[in-house]
Amino acid sequence: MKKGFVTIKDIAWELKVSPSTVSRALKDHPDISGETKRAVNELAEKLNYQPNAVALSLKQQRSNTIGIIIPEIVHYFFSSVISGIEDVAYEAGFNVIICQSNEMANREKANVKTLLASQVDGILVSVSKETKDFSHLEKILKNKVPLIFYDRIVPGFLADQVIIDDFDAACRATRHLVDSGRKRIAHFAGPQNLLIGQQRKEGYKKALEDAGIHLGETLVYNADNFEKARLAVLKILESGTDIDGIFAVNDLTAIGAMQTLQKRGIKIPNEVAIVGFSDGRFSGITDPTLTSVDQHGYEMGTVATRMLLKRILSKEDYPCETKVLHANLIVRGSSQVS
Amino acid sequence: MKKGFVTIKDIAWELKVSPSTVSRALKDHPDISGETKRAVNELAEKLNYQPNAVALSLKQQRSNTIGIIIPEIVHYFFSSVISGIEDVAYEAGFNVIICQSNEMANREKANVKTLLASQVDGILVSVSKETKDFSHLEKILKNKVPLIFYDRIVPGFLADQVIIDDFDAACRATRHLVDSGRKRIAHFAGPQNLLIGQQRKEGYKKALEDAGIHLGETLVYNADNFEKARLAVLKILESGTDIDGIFAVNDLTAIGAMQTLQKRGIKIPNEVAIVGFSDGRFSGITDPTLTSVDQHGYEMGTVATRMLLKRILSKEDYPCETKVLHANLIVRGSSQVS
DNA sequence: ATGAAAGCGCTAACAG
DNA sequence: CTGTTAGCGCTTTCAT
Repeated sequence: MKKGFVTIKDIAWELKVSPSTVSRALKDHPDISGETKRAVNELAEKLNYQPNAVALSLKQQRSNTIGIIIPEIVHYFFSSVISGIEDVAYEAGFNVIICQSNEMANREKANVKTLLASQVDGILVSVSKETKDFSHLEKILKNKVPLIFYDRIVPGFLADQVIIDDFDAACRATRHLVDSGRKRIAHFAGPQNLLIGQQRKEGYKKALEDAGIHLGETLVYNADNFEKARLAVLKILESGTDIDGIFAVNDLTAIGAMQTLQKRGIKIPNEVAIVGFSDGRFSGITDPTLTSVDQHGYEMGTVATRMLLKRILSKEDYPCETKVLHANLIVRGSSQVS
Repeated sequence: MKKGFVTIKDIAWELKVSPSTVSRALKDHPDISGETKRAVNELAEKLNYQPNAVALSLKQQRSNTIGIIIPEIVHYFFSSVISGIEDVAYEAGFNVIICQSNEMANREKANVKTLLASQVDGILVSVSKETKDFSHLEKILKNKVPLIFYDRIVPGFLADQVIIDDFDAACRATRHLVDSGRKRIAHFAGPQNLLIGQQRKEGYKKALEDAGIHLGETLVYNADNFEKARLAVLKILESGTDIDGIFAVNDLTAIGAMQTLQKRGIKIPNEVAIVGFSDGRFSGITDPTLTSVDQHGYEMGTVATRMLLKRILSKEDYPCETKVLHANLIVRGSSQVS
């Protein structure tokens, strides 16, 4: 950006034509003679001309950039969502600016500000665990910038969204445990202010009810990470609570539970069967391997981005859409007595 | 970006002052009366004015954006590098554009083009496994855009770089195995066109030589992922090769080896001790837990970004710098007979 | 087939 | 203290 940069003017000067001609020649405009085109393109190549995307953005009122707000990039699920987003975006000639909220509401606010200032053409958001006030998100829409929620949506917020059917997936995961003969199935639940946390719990409860197992919330524990799972298991063991299955809100929680049980000599899956909810590459490398729900992060990224691009490129307004992605239960060793 | 956006002109118009006055008032310029300042800021607030970063970039010839080229975001190591980069960058008021090469050389080329077009003020690169031609990277420097290599550098390329001392870390990792009495230690090596692959192998050989164990490359296997590790172990077992330790180029390889050995009834660490090289959150969740080198991805990101910002903000040129980060060996269950 | 001019939003001399 | 002007790099009418 310093000075080394060759501009259209430089080329025009050197060729003794006008900047407009160069601009047109570069984009293969029909009005320009083949002669001129060749000369221009040749020189551009030789001078290593790089079009200035910033100038273009300013002119076109369109930055060809989309913004992503993501809770934490280090989670496998989220980074695979990003991969999906990037692939579709670059395919369509769009750049991507990624902002991490690090699960903090005010960081998320700052992210919105940054992205708006950068004049992004659209924003993909997965809200942080902490976010309770949504005025910054409304500001996005107020500025007529298309907004798509992925994975972590805000219920009742009028915007496109793509989610996975957490309720259904949780239901099937739990049913799988029921079907393998488990009766006292615990749920290690996530925060209930996140739809995801709610849905997975509700799916769990539904599956039990359907099976005629009436536990209510007696075996629901607040645990959504490795350490909390360890503590929850200890609590269960110390209180002498009888369980024969666990459905955990995510994989790390499932693994924490599994390890803690194993350390106490409890056999997995024979004594306690475990099902996680995929958020990592972990499922294949535990012993036993972990039964889990495949969240299809990459696919979610591609779907969300396509929805966003559609919004950006469409002239007229149309009603909000919600896409629900199906999540598969992948049965592995932790729930299957061989 | 569409139309809803309020500009400095709108404010000026409404207040019947000139755009320059508004611009100055907004940045608290001393020449402007407190009166005007208040009025401007008030209205700006009310109209929800967002400064247009694109226009600013064009004007200032400085985008306040840095570009990252990263092989694959889904690896824990790389995503933690990104976290480190983002934190430092945002702290300094810089945005971040992330591009994935997906380990493909031509994708990396395209990334460079994109970033240059976006007028980024500097670029952080970790080269793809496939990259053999470096002309696109030279183009960066030719355009006077500062370039910093992190982790995967190009030997002999004149640019700042931050790496970890792979040789030393590999050496210490291997020595750890030697110290615990292992004599026939295998190395599961990465691609030798990457410095990292070379260094880790050399470190391994050095440690063995130092200990008077002369194996040469007889126990070096080409294996740098889960599946290749499995195959390599099978080969070892079938050929009846005797080993009592493995130093693997990364964790997933180590885990692949560990599992395959375990499936054949071989006890870890008693019969074979294993050390990995950290690239994930995996080390804590295997059984036994995995001894590994901590790569400090986050720290690498912060250090690299600080080097870059220094380059960007400094007026004069100065010689290239190389920062070598120390990596700690974290001893866990896979190498320690309890 | 090509050029001249205006303008995207903002800032920074240079005037008053 | 405030306004005028010019210009960042590019595209795009409107002329010629």
